Amino acid sequence: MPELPEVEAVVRTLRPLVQGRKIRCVHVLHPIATKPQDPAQVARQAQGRRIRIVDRQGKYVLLVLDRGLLTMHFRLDGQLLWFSNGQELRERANQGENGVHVDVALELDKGVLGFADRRHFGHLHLWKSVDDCPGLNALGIDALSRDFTPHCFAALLSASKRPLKDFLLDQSRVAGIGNIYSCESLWQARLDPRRRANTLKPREARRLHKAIVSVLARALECCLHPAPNFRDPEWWFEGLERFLRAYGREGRSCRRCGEPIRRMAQGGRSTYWCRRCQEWAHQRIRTDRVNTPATKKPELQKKPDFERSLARLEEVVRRLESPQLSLDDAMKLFEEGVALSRECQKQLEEAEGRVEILLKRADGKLAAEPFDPERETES
DNA sequence: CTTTAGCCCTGCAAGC
DNA sequence: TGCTTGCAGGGCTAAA
Repeated sequence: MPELPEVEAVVRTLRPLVQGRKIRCVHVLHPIATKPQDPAQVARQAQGRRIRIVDRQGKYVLLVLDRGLLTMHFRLDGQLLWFSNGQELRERANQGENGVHVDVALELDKGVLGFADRRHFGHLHLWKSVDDCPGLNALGIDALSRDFTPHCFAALLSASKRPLKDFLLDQSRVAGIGNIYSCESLWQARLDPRRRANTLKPREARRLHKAIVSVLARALECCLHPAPNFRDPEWWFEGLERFLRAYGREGRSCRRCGEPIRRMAQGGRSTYWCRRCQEWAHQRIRTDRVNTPATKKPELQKKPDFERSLARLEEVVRRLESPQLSLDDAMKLFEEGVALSRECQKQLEEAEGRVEILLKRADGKLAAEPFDPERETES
């Protein structure tokens, strides 16, 4: 289920591998992958072309050729594979039990890029230009682009009566958000997935925008460490389960309030959400009360991020000790390690600062307003 | 114009 | 045990 962060991580890993390379030959091993385009025609037109740019729009991967354009969409579980050469491809691709499933292979002047999707939901297409690809033309504003501002997002919201969940999944409005990250963003913003988009108040729209941007950015970081590995067909994005707060957590307790996460059908898809944090009726009652005491301390919210940083730091240190590490890779790891170390230090200091404030308050005025951890996700 | 239902396809889980 | 059935998933297309 690659969504925008996964596709972005794939594109960033793919770029240095294929950008500037020439397509020697195209093997369409499963013609269904180019449907409804004629596989022979796709192969003929891509052959001999050079890959100028590797890009992403929404969940589409774009290989801009010196003439024409290749698009790939992974849908549910499409993936990319890398083979050293044509011989390795022939030995490993679709060879019975221990073979690797490959739908289309682009044999380059160095290496072979494979596109694979066992379920054949994913597609690879060839177009004369961007304008000829209906899927690309229909895309709305990319959720990772600079143009995705709180202002423009609010305008889009106010133009739709659809439930928030359906709205977020609509690629023609905001491109790149799928089922996982729509659930995560709505959980983070504490908004009811059933609420109609145009009923959000300006501050709620800003909160949702901020949640989307932050959820996608954190997911992208997660997808880049470790980076996608096209050489291993079994490889998949790791650590996402630890990252998820709502999606796929039916029955398990909400990380914010402890209420069991629920699952409901919306537009034929599963929506995971917390009834206590996200239900509109509850929120109205809560905002009516003036001084609702915060139920959870901020340390609890920070903890998973801190632990993740620390775990990653340990991993970086472990890798630095590996003997077969190139100087270049070692420098990159070292830099990442220093940044992580600073981040962890900062979080520790912040936590200490909070403890101090609490102690002073205990000594001083009793009526001091409680620290609201939820304010962190607002404004 | 907007919104919705059905379809594509395979792997896996549940039910018989 | 082995079979059938049903469901999940993203996005396109046709219909409402």
